[in-house]
Amino acid sequence: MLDPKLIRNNPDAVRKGLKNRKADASLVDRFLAIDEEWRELTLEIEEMKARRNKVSDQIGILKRKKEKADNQIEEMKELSSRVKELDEEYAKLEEKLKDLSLEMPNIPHVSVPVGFDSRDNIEVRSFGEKKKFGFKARSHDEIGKKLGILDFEAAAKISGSRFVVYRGLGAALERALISFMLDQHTKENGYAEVLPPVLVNPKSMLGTGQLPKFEEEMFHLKDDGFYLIPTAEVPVTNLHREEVLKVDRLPIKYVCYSPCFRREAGSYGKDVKGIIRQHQFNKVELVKFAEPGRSYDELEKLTKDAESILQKLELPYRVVELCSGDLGFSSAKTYDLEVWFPSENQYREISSCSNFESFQARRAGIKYKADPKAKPDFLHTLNGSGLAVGRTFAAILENYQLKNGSIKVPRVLRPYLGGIEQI
RNA sequence: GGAGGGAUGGCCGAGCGGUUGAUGGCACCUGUCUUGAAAACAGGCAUGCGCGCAAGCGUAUCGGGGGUUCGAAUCCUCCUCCCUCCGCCA
Repeated sequence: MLDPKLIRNNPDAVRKGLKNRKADASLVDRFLAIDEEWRELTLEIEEMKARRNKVSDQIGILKRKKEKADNQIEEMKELSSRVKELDEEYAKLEEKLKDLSLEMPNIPHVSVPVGFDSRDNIEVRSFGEKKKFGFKARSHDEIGKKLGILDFEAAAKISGSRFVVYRGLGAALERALISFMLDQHTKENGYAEVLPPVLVNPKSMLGTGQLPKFEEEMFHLKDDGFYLIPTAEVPVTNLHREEVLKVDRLPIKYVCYSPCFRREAGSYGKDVKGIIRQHQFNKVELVKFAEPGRSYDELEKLTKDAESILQKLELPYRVVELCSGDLGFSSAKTYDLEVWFPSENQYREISSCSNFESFQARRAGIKYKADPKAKPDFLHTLNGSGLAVGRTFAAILENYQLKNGSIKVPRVLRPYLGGIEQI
């Protein structure tokens, strides 16, 4: 949610921001029209309520003196019924304003390059050598099937498409990756580990921006009202919903492993092979709550924390800054980490690190106090994958494959796999 | 699933249907005292929204919605959440 005052006082900047991210800039004008109507009505209605409160006090005073207040009561009857009518109109306007506010995406930070789609993203830096194989690099799903560690047929039988069963050392490798990532982030990078529910209520989904716009992208348990989380960002950010945090607690840094669930509606035919795009996948997520003045520093650090995993795994990757047109709904600025996939001869997203500024905080009511006397103000939230585990698994299979079809275990993972060096 | 109890400000906790945005305590802030601190004492201390250059004014908020009433933190009702007991159960 954007600051309504920003829309009122600086509509051109908001329009421009929306346009740059390919959103409907007329949202601003619809908002302003209703906002003005709403403010006029506010004035009128509050005047009437002021009168009502005054007369009500008079009645109280008269009653206590055991005097008659028939005239006042008569006026109150009339006033109250008129207030009630106006209140209904007022509630409708407020509802409309709220709906519009919730549908408006965040606007890009000034530093974000203006562009149309992913082709306009900018490579910021890269790491590692793209390995040359003396043979044709096989795809991760081919390797996984051959080694018997990825079983798509079994998954299709028990669930359907876009699911996978990890078997044997595959299951162990996935588990090793999760443990390694959590250890790195808790012990080296200073994050506190949490393990929250993966079923959340609609309010949580609204708080981080998945609802109301992206309902169809999530699994929904209609009988109970729960949603399956598409990312741990949801429960972890909502950990502090409706709270005012003391500034000396900031930045708060959480790391969270969770399974993630996505319907992937509208991505038919896209990434159907392998485990790149699944309905259920594992992810280790980093979430930060930061002071507004420091959030962009925190974004840089968070991105580097996510990168530390790829570096330790010695996987070649690059960091890409998303252009305005490629930005996600809630984000003001995003860096994607893209890991190298030899079989495809291309980089693929494995982490997305974003600063949401106060967009989510406003929706979720997360504030901080700059000092004990200060008024509470919205803080900034950030998050990034650290990393998508399934995609890391796939990247390891591809980058660590050997000619004979087996794979070398990355050095840092060996302690997590009983010291074995090959799968 | 069944039976009962509860939800009030950052926290604890009081609150006859009418000067209650709400007593009191803790925490916090300012001052006095002190070399400094503690203690003691005095004062201050909720948030959102609208209007206003501002001082400020108005309005709303006692888990959420609806109702009764001239008037609701207080009465009724539905919902949510928490607690206790029973049942079931990883």
